[in-house]
Amino acid sequence: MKGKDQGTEQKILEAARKVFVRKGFDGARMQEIADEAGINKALLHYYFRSKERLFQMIFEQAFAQFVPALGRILSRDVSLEEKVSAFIDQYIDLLMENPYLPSFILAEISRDPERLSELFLSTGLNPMERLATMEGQLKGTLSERADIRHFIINILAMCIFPIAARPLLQRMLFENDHQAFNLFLSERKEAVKTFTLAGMRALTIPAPEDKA
Amino acid sequence: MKGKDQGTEQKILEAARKVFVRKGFDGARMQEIADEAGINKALLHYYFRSKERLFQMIFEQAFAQFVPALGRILSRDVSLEEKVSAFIDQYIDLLMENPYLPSFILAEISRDPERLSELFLSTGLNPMERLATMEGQLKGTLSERADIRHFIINILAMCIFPIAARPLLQRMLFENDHQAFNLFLSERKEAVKTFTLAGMRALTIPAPEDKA
DNA sequence: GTCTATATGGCGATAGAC
DNA sequence: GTCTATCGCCATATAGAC
Repeated sequence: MKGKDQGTEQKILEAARKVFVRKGFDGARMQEIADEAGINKALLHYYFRSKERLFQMIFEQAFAQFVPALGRILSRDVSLEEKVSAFIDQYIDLLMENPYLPSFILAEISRDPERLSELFLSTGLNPMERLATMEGQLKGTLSERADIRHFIINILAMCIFPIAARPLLQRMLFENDHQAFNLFLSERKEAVKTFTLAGMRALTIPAPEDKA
Repeated sequence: MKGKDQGTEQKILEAARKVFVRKGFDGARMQEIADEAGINKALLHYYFRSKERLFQMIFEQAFAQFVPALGRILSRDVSLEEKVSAFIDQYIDLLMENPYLPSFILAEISRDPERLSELFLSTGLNPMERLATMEGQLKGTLSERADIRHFIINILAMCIFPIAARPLLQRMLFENDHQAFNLFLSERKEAVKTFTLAGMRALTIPAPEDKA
């Protein structure tokens, strides 16, 4: 079903994804993408008119993978602690399978934030709606001080940062032992959950009288 | 004392830093650096032989700013909670003044991890030593589950990530209001401290009998 | 040390045969 | 749809006058 007989267009997209995510827009070469796809450079321009347009496809796809995975997990109908727990497990797994994704997204949005405008307009994506679900659960649960946005960013940060900074952390803290770092990341799911839930509970205000 | 009469070399380094940190190695143009420094392109090659060598200077300097600030704060002789507190305050301030630093470092180390090897060799930098200080204070304070490395990475993550992902977060959570996000980052110092210390205390194992 | 002018190569993109 | 050949540009780097 897969393998050699995927259309040329698909082969190009896969190759482009590999190269762009690894090297960034400026570092990527059309020739390298062509080689990776096993086709000729001119075909790239036949299917996608320019490097810029090909990149846009890849970026949108990568972005969709990086961001709204969040929403899907958060809108499931379970308790808040379960949501947090599930999100951490799944998101760290996702990122371990796509180790270059975080630094790619972060670099590209820093260097050309305008891409985001186009993306938000074209997809009509509105993350605030998704957060509303969660917000409902949080109100009256966390104290005033624990702004929901801080809480969300804390979790995202603890999941994403170790992958984005992997080359540095692996070298500084693990004597560049690749396997040891993988083990560490697996442990990390539990560590982040424990840490987060502890912080959460400490900041919890027992719902005032609850029902009264 | 400063202003126009800093040597040409220094002017170049400043200009190069601005451009490289903003655009990355691949995106930077020698012409742009020359313009920024108010000199001619050929002079760049006179002072630094190649783009690669000029970049190395900038990268080392940026890296030194990004990383070992950690060590300086951590080795001060105060309680652990004070260290954590001081670190968060100062590090978030540092990053707010250098907003492009995180995504620059993260992108460059991902795309060419070999740079790190050279850096570690040339500076003889050994971050593990610095951590030893902290480790002493942590042993017997946090439970087994709270591996020190997880703890450190959590704090780094919560400080660095919101700056690195700023364009995204500002748009998604703050309707792209620059000022509102700055305010949020200031609040964030307290939020991260509260969250971290709460998590820390929750994981604290009361030193067994303390003195006995 | 600083400039202008130029060499040299590589890149994105297109023309045109099959 | 896919290829080969090539155009036109721009980037790094160097030569050489002042």
